[in-house]
Amino acid sequence: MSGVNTGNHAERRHLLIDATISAIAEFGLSKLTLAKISSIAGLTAGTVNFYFDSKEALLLETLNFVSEEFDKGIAVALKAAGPDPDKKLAAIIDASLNPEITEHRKMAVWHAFDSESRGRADYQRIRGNLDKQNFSLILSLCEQIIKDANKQTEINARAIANAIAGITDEVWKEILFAGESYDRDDARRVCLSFLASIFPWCYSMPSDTALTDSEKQTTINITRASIDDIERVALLFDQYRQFYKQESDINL
Amino acid sequence: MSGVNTGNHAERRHLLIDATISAIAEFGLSKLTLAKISSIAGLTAGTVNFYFDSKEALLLETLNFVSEEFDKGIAVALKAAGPDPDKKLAAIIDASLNPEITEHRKMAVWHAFDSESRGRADYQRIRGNLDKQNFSLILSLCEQIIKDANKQTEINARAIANAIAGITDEVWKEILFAGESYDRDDARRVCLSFLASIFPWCYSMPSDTALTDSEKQTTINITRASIDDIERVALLFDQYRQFYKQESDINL
DNA sequence: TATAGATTATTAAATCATCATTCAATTCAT
DNA sequence: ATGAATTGAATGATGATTTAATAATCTATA
Repeated sequence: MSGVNTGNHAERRHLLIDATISAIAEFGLSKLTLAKISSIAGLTAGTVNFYFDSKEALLLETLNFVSEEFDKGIAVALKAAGPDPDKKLAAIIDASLNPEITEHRKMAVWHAFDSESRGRADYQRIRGNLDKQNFSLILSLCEQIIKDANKQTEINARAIANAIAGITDEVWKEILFAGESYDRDDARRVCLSFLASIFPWCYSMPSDTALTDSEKQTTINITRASIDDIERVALLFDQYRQFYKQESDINL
Repeated sequence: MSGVNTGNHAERRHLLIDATISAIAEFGLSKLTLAKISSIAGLTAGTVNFYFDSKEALLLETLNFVSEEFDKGIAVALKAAGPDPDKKLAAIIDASLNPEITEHRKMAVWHAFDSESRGRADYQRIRGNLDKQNFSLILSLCEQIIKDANKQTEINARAIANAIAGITDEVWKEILFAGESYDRDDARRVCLSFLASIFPWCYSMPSDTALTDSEKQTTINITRASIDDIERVALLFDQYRQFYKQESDINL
């Protein structure tokens, strides 16, 4: 059916970008060909050059699309989370596990360009910024949570932010390897357990019924000398948060 | 100087493997050619096929070399650390930042194959095992540390192990992006701060004098619209923080 | 309203470039 | 002189891009 005017230009371009995502996930950047991409899209190789200047241009637009989609996903999640930094942090974790934003196909694209980005200013501009933004965001949330709640115990916000960024990266890598079969609920529980371990005054452990055997086995009780202080502060803080909430309803 | 009998077979092979590592770091897997590799090694393309059956075989041996080197590095560090689980964990962190084991060139190789390993049983066999081994090792150390402490607050070993594996992955990714200029001492301090935050009965915070500017400098400029919310909230919160400070001076 | 262009979309084949691989010739060390 | 090491020039395959041909759809106008 050659020459069929199936849809508009933009739709066709998106079809090809999506096919590129699939092709990268399936074959990797180094084995990627226009023939493979176009065949996934149900087209022929020549057509790709009708919609994109070159293979390189298509790749760049694909990376850009995946990046922006992720960016928007986080922004939406943040907005929905409301003003509390702890809620925002939890929202970021949730977004990191949202199957639409972090489809394994897209994680594959992510990683593929990461590994090529050394010496590629164009790739770096797109990906590097996103990473930095994401980290700064997590860092600033951690700082708020720590500064606001805890005066007595040393907690290094940057170290924790690194760990949180790391744990989400880890999750993405697992998605990359495990593919569709990845157990996102389980991963979510692990992430929330982590937050509960670090910021017990903000988060509680996921419910027991959801805990796996290995989790039960390894979740045991400890007391830090400083934890009591934290709890006292947290209690105090709840009052401020109540107050703050009323204020914010007025102010925001 | 053609035909010079410069060294033995094995040495020449290693020269080429090392050149391959450099070439992958510089150009990425998808732009990798035998011409580039051999030119880095000071040889010509044809020679590569004298030492290796094919380009694929060279790549596989390169991945294998980098993997095994890492594996050995960890093993040596563990042996040197002695029996204590907390010392072992610190040793793993140190090894993860050892510039010989985690040269940026090698991190580039790592990531390059990771992103191609979907659908490549051969790559997966080499890399996948290593990741799993490393994670189980960290997990079992965390479990021991937590059990030994025998205290009162819930800490989920799996979550913490994930965070530690994540933080090292994060560090490696930063090495990948930052290249040689990466500040490993700084990263080490962040990692140890993390351990001190989680397991304060085992680790202490790195000394204040060692804190860098970047650690003291907390917030970085971010440009997304959604960040504005956070900033506004932060401002509002500063007022409560003032109030809180007075209160806490009385109460604590 | 029918229809002759004009425009857009698509293809298959042709072209051109880039490599991996092979090979015959050459050089060096023993 | 023999064999190991190396080269540079074929060889051949692969794959991006171009092109000419064709078909579908749209537009203008008789």
